[in-house]
Amino acid sequence: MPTATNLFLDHPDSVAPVTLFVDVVFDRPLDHAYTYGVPDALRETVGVGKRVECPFGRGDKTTEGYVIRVADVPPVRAVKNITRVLDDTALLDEHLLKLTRWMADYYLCGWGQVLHAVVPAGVREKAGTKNVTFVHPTPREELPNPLPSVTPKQKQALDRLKREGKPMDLHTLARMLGGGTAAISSLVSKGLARKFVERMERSAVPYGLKEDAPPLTETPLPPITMNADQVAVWEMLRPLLDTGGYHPFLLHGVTGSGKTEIYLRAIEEVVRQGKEAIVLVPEISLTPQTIERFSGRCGTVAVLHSHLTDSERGQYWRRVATGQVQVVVGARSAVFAPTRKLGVIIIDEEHETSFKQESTPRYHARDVAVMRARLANVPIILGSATPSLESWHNAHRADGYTLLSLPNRVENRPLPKVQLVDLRHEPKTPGKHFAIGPTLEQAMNNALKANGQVMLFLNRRGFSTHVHCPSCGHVAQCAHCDLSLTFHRHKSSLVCHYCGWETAPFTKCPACSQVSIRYQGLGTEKLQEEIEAKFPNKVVQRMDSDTMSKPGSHQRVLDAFREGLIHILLGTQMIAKGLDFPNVTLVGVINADVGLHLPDFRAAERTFQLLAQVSGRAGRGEKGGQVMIQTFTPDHPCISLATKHDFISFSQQELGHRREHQYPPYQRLARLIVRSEKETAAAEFAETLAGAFKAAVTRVTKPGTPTLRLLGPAECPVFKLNGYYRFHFQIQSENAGVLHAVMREVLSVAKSPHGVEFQVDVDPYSML
DNA sequence: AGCACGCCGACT
DNA sequence: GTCGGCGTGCTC
Repeated sequence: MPTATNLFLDHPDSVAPVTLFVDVVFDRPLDHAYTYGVPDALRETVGVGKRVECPFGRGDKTTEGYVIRVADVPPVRAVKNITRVLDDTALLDEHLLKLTRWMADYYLCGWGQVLHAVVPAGVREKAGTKNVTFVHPTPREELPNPLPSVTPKQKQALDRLKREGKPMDLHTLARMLGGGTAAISSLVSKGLARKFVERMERSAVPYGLKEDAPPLTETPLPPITMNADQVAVWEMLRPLLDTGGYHPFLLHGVTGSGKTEIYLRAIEEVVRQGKEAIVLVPEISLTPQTIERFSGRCGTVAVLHSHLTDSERGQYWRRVATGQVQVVVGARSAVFAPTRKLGVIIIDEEHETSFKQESTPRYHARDVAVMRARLANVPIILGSATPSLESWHNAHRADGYTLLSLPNRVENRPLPKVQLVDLRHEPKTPGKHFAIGPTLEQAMNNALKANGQVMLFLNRRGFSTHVHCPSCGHVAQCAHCDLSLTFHRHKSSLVCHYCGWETAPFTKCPACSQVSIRYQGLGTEKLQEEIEAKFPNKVVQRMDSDTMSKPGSHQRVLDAFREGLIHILLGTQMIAKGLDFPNVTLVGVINADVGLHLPDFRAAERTFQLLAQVSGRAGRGEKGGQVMIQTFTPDHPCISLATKHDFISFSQQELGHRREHQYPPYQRLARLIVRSEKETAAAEFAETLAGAFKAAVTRVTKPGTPTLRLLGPAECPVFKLNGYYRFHFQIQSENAGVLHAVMREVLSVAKSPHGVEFQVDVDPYSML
């Protein structure tokens, strides 16, 4: 490997001193860039935003990095030279580099890590040198004799490998075992496992999209005539879309108020100016129905959905980068689409938590989008019927978002009547636990008799959510998590909804051998059974992630429902979002209290949002419609106000709570999780960090600086998860800068011992 | 994150 | 004595 020191020995013609230098960042949790020399041969091809190959570390290991700066000023220290330029064209422009830099600073991770997460694999693949290391157990007949001894870690790795039955990717295996690759490498050197490298192949012509396929252009549909509210909103937006410039809008419109029409006009306007639009939607609403709305009116649309292959994603990326696409529609990651002349960003259902990424970099696509709009100097529209309280709060600050309102449904359709059914007073059938009370059952009968369709919402999968022994109290629990298992009757197993662990259902109690095990708690599977029994002549379809795993099944069911082939559709969140079925005259919520009592300060907000979204599915056609919500807590504001579709009162009340208890949006929040498979190791390191936190807090907090609160170390609400014991710290401040200062200081001194790792989450959404 | 260096315990 | 476990610290 040629380096700066021995270069002239290998290549006498390279004696000429290097005069061009690049700063490179790597996909590692390193907080600064590394300077390399550029040999003459690479001077012409190197550039900012391209990847290069560098010798890195003591062993000069060939490592891929991203060039973030090119300069001709010689650095003070000795540098090594880059060995190769991996891209013909820059993967990221100046704007995206600035944006990712901001993300690294804000979300406290390496810039290179952000870049690596932002550039789709299919784009990096194109330069095509990424090899994947696989390991597999040595075939029995070729095993060394005598067998070498193994350490527990190594045994664990080997067992896992044998269970898999086929070669495993080295890093996937290492991650499964929660450690490094050292143990696996030892296995290989002992001859118990074999390693081989394979170049990951991708089909050159991806399924469903030919390289030269014409863009998805369709005959423009005529714009819909807008009502007075829409006109008023549009009149405010249009001039700012014309002039451009950073301007954030919060579009608050009740369900069915025609927000989409506003988005479409904004997109049309921008496309007319020769610019591009990015539309972010939650993954769950990335259905053909949503996509059609956009593609019918807006010309060349690229839809980035989760079923795309890497190379399809890569193709879209390149098409966007070369200006062949005017509109990009996609989930979270579409915020990084490499548009050339961005004109507007739109975020539909802006409150959705799926915009938050739960792995490094733990960014929130809405916040990244706002920053992108600011850097690109373009307007951004956040839309929702139930805005996040963060955005709502922002819209009520002098320097915040401009609020736009659509308080009425289109064509003056009324919002559906919502009726609460108090489950405490519902008549019960002795000896039976029905999910559907008499009141809801009657309403269903009426709706079906009038040829309407019914949607029932229950936010819990499976058959029984709670399996326990009545004599000793033993509860079926996950072996790897502090969570109870859900019984799935269809596949006849007990499943952990968090880590996916499964075990056979037991007929006698594993603790006391008692034989009468109780299966309690209601999931969609059991609900389906009850409906089928109560409505034997009706077609019932369940829609949750268990029944909708095959691609396309989602769409088939929704099409069938629209055509009236299904009378009753029941499901989880999946049926709550953005669907528009005019013939649905009754929407029933089986249990509004699910999720309300979680240890999460956003529980009430989420419940309100969910009820509002679900209710919004009713009465979208001429027949009108009603909503019936079963609940044990009809007086809780998030439930009682949802029945009145009163977001504004709810937000006022909830913001009051948030202010009182010092939660977002009044306070910024950051969370640090310490986890280890060994409980004591996690606890000890948490104690160490507690010292570092206290020191950092005293250092940062000076008289006159904003207040700072430190909570923890404490056990996480779900202490054991995925086999890890977890402790967490939370720090709060009204000032994000102070928060970052403390976290940076802690991170700079924190060195976790073996088997212990920590994760930082800025603006966390999951508090478990 | 990797990876090399170096220290310590279990074997020849 | 030596091999190979795992802890420590650095990477232009």
